Amino acid sequence: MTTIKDVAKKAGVSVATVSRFLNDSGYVSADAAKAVTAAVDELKYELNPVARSLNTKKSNLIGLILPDITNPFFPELARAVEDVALTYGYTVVLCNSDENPEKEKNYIETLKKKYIAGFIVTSNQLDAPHYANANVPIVALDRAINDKIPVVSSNNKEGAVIGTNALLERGCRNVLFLRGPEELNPANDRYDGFMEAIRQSDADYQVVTCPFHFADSQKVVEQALQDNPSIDGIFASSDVSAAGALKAAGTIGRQVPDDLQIVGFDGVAMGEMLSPGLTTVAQDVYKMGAVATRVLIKQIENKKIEQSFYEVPVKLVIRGTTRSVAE
Amino acid sequence: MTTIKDVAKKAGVSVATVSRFLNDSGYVSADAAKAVTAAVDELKYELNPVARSLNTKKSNLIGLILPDITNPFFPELARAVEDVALTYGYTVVLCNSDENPEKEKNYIETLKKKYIAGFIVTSNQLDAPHYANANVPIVALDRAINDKIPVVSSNNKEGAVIGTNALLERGCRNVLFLRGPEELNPANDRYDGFMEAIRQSDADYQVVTCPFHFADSQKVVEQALQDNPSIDGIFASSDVSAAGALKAAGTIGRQVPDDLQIVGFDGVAMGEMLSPGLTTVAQDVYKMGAVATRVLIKQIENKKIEQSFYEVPVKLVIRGTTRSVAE
DNA sequence: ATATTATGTGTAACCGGTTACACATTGCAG
DNA sequence: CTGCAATGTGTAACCGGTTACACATAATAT
Repeated sequence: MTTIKDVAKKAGVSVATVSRFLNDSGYVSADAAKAVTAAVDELKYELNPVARSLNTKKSNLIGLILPDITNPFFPELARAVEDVALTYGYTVVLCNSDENPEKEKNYIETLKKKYIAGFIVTSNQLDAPHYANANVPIVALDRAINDKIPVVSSNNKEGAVIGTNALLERGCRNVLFLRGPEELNPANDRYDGFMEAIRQSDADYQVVTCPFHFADSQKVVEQALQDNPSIDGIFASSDVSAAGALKAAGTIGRQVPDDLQIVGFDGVAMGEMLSPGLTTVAQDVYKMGAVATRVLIKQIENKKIEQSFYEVPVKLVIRGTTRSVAE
Repeated sequence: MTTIKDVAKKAGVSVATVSRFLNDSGYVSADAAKAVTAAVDELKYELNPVARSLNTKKSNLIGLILPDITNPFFPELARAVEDVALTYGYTVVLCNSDENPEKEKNYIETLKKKYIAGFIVTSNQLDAPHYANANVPIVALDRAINDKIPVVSSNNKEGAVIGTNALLERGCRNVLFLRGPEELNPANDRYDGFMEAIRQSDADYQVVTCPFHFADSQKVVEQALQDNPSIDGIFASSDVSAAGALKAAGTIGRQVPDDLQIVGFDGVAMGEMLSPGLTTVAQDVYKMGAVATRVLIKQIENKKIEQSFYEVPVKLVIRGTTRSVAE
């Protein structure tokens, strides 16, 4: 392995000069620069990042902390993070937290010892003070930790308004809202959006809380549909719940979309594969990940961050679980 | 930050003794051991992994190279890898290769500079010689690189036999096999399994090659079904393709499972959410990941590896796209 | 002409560990 | 009693970089 000393010798300068040249720090004459470039080329020198880290107490590792990569929301996020990290020369460490604050803390401590450059955090159980005191750049997704930590989030409330109106415009008079867990910020924003939209109409509605789980949602919806046959629209605050609702509708013998319309929230790939295809309020998850990563890298590189709150727009994707709009 | 020197001073011994104690290398007297333990405790000393890496040229990073975490097969794999890595004190670096050999090479080079401990590789385009010469522990998934590199794989051929027989036993007389890309090893094994099973029956069959993509599969199946209405069973070599087939069946007006039965391969979560639920040959993806990681860590820690080929069993999951077996 | 300042470079300390080697001791065999 | 192996410990070199500081020279200001 060729080291900076080899390069220095070959170029006929000191290691300090080589280092200064490579890091573009301090003065280096044109002659020296040329000699070093040549030596680097010839020896195919590549800097050892570990040795550098030991000195600078920095690395180009980014930690991505998320509850569970298995949850269909996260792979795309991870993909986005990895893509932009790669362009900027960073490497992504995957951390599944299971929403467990102990695990999160543990990752933070472990990775800080490796001089991790920063974290992107998606979590709802997160131990806010711990993050606040982590003393390392952080960007949060969907959840404010404190006002120093930038947040990127979908426009959940507006998305819920759009989703609700989609049902209303298509003639729904009694809509069931599948509310997500109350600990989840985004779920609450969606609830607010739903309430705002539904109150501006004269439609009936009811709200049921259920976790973002397929089987649970299916059960809950079956029950609700049996108890109240006049429900003619369901707005689920996640696609997985919507899938559960769709299945429940099938089981009970309700025709979607003729007899019952369904709108989901998230825009995961699965929505397309259902029959009928799921109409949904799609988040631009990739964009969220990309924005979060860029903001994080800006922070890492001490560039100014213009805002501390980034909202990514949301889009209604119409598929088969809703009818066409009555004019 | 407390260093090994602080500990040495506090314990009244030299850094060498501390290091020997911490690494359980060389001789350390009981007295010294006690003093060091106490000092470590008191100072809350934690070893700096970067400094250690610089010396030992080893780290506890594991690289997970896969085509695209967004592909529903991989999150669960990643999860398994991360879980077992964590128990053994390793950290996982996520690498999306897009099946691009250049990207793969690049990751390998970049991470080797960080003294990565080893790689788990899932790829079909992989540059075999490059891996073979990487000079770092590797475990491959689903694809043999050379006989020195252990492989873990599902029992694809047997799975295909089971899946095919599931259709045959349920009365299918004309089955369409959706063959995956020919570059993919597992896809070919599945093809072999299908052929073996179908030839032992007197059923008609046809084979169509199509990528593991929803929309493509849907299109291909629509066409096939229109061209040949006597098809009464479809065996798709991936669940995503099966989902496409199911959708196509719906579009064309075929009743599943009464009129047409479908079996997929993979066992991704989505299968359950479809209506009817997808009968499929489920791989134990989590187990594959876990096995691969354990084998890798054994390699890393220079323990003997018993075998170089690990086959994870596969299981038929019966849901709604197949009928009950006629007695 | 002299004082500053900007430019350019090398030496050596340092980051926080590991480990080769030298130097004790102690125990036991011959 | 001597010799050699086993046990125990410290000093200092080393891993491969970065950077403070000292020093030298050229350019500019006064």
